[in-house]
Amino acid sequence: MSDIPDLTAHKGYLLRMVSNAVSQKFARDVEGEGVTVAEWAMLRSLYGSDATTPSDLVRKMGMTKGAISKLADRLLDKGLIARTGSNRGQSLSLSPAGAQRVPILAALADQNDAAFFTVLSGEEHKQLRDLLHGLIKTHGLTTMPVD
Amino acid sequence: MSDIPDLTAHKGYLLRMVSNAVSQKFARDVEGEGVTVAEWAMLRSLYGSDATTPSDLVRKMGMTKGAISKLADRLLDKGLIARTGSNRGQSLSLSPAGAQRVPILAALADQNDAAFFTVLSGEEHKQLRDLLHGLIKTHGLTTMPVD
DNA sequence: AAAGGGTAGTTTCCTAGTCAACCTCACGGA
DNA sequence: TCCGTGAGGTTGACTAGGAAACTACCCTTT
Repeated sequence: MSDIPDLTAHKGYLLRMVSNAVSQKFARDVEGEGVTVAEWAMLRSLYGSDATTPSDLVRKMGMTKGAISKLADRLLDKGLIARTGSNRGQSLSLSPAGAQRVPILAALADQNDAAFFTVLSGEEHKQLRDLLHGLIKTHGLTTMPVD
Repeated sequence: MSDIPDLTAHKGYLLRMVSNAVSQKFARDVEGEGVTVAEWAMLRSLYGSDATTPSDLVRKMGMTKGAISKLADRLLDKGLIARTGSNRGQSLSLSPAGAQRVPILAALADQNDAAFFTVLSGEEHKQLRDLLHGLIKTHGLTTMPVD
């Protein structure tokens, strides 16, 4: 019988393991602020640029338009964003409450990131970033598929 | 207003981006073999060790027992695993068909991994692996939470 | 002006998870 | 011995996202 190498030999597997750990930890953190990771990503995308259309978000966030539509609904319910103009040519923007929340969440994201990668030396930080940037560039990745 | 750094400055974000790309590509590959990534992970976990209990898989795979239960049902339907003993002290094992499929899927996983990381030099491969292993060790990660 | 096509968004249905309630049974103690 | 506890497993309600059908509207073309 052919030998099946240890599953953990796959870098894809290792990557997924680490990536999921970071994300899950972050998910718990932002949960305390009453938002999900996807919601945070949308808020973050809306920050700093007024008049963003749903289809912009589809491109930026790498989710389907159906998902974006529903996500926007949820944030609307929570009062964190505003929707102006109906159906065609509509645009989404942060509500005051949303705009207030972004810096808090951003700080959480920073902390989370810092805490997780704190064990790396300065050199290692650079290595990791370079490696990831390299892979992103080679494969032409531009979005963050939520999954 | 405080400056919110670029979202992409977070390593957690970069990691997620790369990790998702690898996983999605792999998901498409294994789909051709009629299994999902989670199903493959379970098959792989069953390979080489007979008499694995569902709760073992809960630990190994980092999913809830509910998810494991349903996942096992699906694989059972597909005839890829067998379930012996009912309810308490039950054990799961690969069916002949399942055992046959594992090496094929493992080959796909190898190919996928190789293709994705082919741009890295030998030295970079080592760097990446070391960095990931370091993070895994520091944070005591043992499972692959599916999400 | 009317028709038709294409694009933006919504909705519906499906899948694969979580969570929590529940069932079942092994076993330890009175 | 028999009961109670709690661990192992299943189930049902719920959630988030994808796929595809559907809707609405603008813009072209005639």
